[in-house]
Amino acid sequence: MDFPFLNELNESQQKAVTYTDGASLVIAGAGSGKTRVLTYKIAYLLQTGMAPGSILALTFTNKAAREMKERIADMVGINTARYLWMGTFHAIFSRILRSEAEHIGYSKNFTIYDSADSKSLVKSIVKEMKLDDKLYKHGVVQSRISYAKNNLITPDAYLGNTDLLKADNASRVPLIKDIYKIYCNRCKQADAMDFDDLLLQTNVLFRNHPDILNKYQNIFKYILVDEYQDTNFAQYLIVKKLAELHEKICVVGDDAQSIYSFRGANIDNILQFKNTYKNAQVFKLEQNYRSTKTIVNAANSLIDKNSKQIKKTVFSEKEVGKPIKILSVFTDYEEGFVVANSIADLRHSQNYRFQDIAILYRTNSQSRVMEEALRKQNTPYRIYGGLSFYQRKEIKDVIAYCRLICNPNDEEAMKRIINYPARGIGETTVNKLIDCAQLHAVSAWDILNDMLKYNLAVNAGTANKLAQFRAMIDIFAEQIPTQNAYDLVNSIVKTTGVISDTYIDRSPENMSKQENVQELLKAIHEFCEAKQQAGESIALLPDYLAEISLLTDQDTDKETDKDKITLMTVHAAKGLEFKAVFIVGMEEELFPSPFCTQSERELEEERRLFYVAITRAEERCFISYSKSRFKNGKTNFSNPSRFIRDIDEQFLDMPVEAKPKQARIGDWDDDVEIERNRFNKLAFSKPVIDDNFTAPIPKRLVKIESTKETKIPTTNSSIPVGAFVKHSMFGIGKVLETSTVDGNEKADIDFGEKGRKSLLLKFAKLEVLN
DNA sequence: GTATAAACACTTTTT
DNA sequence: GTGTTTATAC
Repeated sequence: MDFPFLNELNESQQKAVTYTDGASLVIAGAGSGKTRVLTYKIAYLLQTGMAPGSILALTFTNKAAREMKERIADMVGINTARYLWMGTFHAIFSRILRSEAEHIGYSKNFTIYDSADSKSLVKSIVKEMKLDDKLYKHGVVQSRISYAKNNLITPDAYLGNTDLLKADNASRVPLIKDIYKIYCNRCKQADAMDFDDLLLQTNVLFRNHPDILNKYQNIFKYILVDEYQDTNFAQYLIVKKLAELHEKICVVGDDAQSIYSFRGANIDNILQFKNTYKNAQVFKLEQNYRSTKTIVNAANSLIDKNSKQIKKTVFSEKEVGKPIKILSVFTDYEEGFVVANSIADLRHSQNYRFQDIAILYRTNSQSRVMEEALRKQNTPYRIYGGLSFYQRKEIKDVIAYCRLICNPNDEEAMKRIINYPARGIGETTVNKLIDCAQLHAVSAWDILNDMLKYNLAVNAGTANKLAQFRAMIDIFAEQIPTQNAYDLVNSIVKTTGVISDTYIDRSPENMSKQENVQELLKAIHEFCEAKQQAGESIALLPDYLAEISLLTDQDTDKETDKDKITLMTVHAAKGLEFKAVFIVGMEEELFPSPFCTQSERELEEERRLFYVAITRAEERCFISYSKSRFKNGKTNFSNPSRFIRDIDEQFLDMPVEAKPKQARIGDWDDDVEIERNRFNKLAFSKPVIDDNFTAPIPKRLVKIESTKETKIPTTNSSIPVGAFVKHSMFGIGKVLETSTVDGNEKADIDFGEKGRKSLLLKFAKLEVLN
C-alpha cells in the first residue's frame, strides 16, 4: 500500500506500524521513537480506510494525547483527527461513564473528586468513626482504598480477602475494610467518583451490562495504548475486554521505564502481554535516536543490574560524547552553586540555551536550593510540579461553588464553601448536618432541603442561615440551563463574595489571588468561545467542570516559559528530553528513597527511575551528590547513592580532588564571591583544613581537627558549648549545643542574623575564637 | 463561632 | 523550612 510517510521510519518501526492483523506489543527503548510509531500507526490505519471514530488511543497524560493528536492532524488533517477517540484513560472513560451513567446509578453530571477531596473525605470518616488518626493516617487509608479499587476489589470483596485483612491487621489498621465501605457509600451519596472510580466503574459497567460492552467493542475497531508498562489491573482489564472481540490492539511501552507501581501500575501487564494475547507479535525498537553512545551505554549498564526485564539491546549511532560527570559537594547549598556554575559554563562552551537544560531531582523539596542558586545568577528557570493552578485555594473555592451548584449532593464542595465566606455556619453545625445525613442515608443537601423532616437539631437562627445558603445555591442552580458558563461563574464570583477577603488590602498575595481568579474566568471564557465556534448554542457550566476536573497544571503551558531551565522531579521528566541533564541529590536516603529500600522490587523501580533520569539527556549528563543536606529542618549526612556504583565506571568522570580553580575575575557580587571561595575551599581540599586557602592563621585562632569516622560516640566535644566560633559564610556565632550523630560531631550554633545552624565539625570549617 | 498560636507532618503522583 | 491542621483563648 502507498503510505507516503513510511520512508520516515526505520525498519523495525515500519514493521511495528504496518502490522495490523492482530495484537502487537511494541517494546520501545528510551528515545527509540515510541510516539512516532504510535502516530504513524494511527495515520496508517486511517490510510487503510479505517474511520477515525473507530480508533481508540489511550495515553496517561492529557499532554501526550494532545501532542499526538496534533501530530496526526498535521499528517491527515484536523477534520479527520478530531474524530479520533484519543485521550487519557480517565478522560475517555469518564466520557463513556457520563453517557452511560444511568446504568450504574450515577447522574450524567457526577462530580469527580480529586485527591484532596478524597483526603478530606477519608479524614472525616476516620474522625466520625472515632479512630486514632495517628494509626489511620489519611495517606495509608487512601493508598489502601486506591489499591483495592485498582485491583477491582469492591468493599464486599475486601471483606472476603483474607490476605488484605491480614495485612491490615498486621499494620494495626484492621478497620480499613469499614472505612473503605463507608468511603464508597459517601461518594455514591455525593454523586461523586474519585479518579480510581473512573476505571473501577467502567469495569462495573462492562461487567454488568454485556450489551453496553458489546456496543463499545464494535465502536472501537482498533485500540492503541501508550506507556503500557504503567497500566494497572483495572486498566488492563478494560483494554482486554474491549479488545476481546477483534484482538486488534497495539500496546507500546518500555518495561525499563516503569516507575509508577506505587500508584498501582503492574509491570506484569507488559511482561505477560504474550500470555494475554496468544498470537501477539512483538516488535522491539532498540535504536536510540536521542542520546550519545556514552549515555545510552551508561544507562544500559545501570539497568542491567535489574533482574526483572524484557531482554533488549538499546544502542545509539550517535557520537560517543562526553562521559557522565559526577559532582561531589559538601552541602546542598553548594550543590546548587556548582550546578548553576556548570550551567553557565555549558552555555558559554556549548552555546546551549536555557531550554536545553534540565535539573532533575527525586523530591520536590530539593527544588528550593536549586532555585536560590539560579536566582543568584539571574538564570531563568521554570519549576514544574508543586501547587498547580487548580489546587490554589482561591481557584478551589470558586470551583467548589460551581461544583455544588451543578451537583448539590457534592459533600466535599459543600464543606468547603458552606461557611466561606463566613456566614455563621460553624463546625458543629456542619458536623450535625453530616451526621444527620449519614443517619438517614441521604446527602447533606437532602437534609438542607427539608430540615424539619429529618429533625436536624439546630436552633432557629442557624436553621435560618442554612436555609439562606440553600436558597442561594438554588438560585444559581436554576440558571444553569439558560446561562453560559462564563456569565454564571462571573455572577457567582461577584455575588457570593468568594474572593472578597482578597480586597481588604493590596498585598502581593491578594493581588495574585485576584489575578488567578481572573485567569480562571478567562479560561472559562475561552471554553465558551470554543464551544460556540464548534456550533453549540450555549456552553454550560457542567460541561466546563467535566472538562477541567481531569486537567493538571502541565496542560497550561505559557509562552513566557520558553527559554528557561527546567526544574522537575524525575517522575515528571518521563517522556521529555534535554541536551544537558543535571541529576541532583544522588545520595543514599534520598535516591533511592528510604521508603523504597525494603524490598528488591521497590529498589528495582528506583533504579528504573534513575535510568529514566539518565536517558533524558541527549549530550551531557551530570550527577551530583552532597555529603550533607538540610532536610525537614535538620542537617543530615549522607553517602553517595549505591546507584552510582551500578554504572560502569568507564562512562563516568569521577571527581578528582584537584587543585583549586583559578579564581575568575568577573562580575560576581560579593555574596557569590564568598560562596565560590567557600566552595573551592571545601570541594577541592581533601583535608578539612587546608592551609593553602586559609590566610595565615592568627595565633588566637585554634583549628578544629576533623574527627575521622569515629564509631565510638564521644561525649566530650572538641568544641566547647558557649564558645564563639567563626564560619566562612555565616560569620561569628555562639555554640549552643554539641552532640554526636553516627560518630560525627555536630554543633548547633547561633549565628545571630544568619540564624541557627546545625553543622558537622567534620565538614564545617570552624575556627574557635579564644 | 471566630481569631490566634502552637503543633504537626513531610516520597514519587500521568488522572 | 513550609504549609496545614489542631488546640486554645476570646
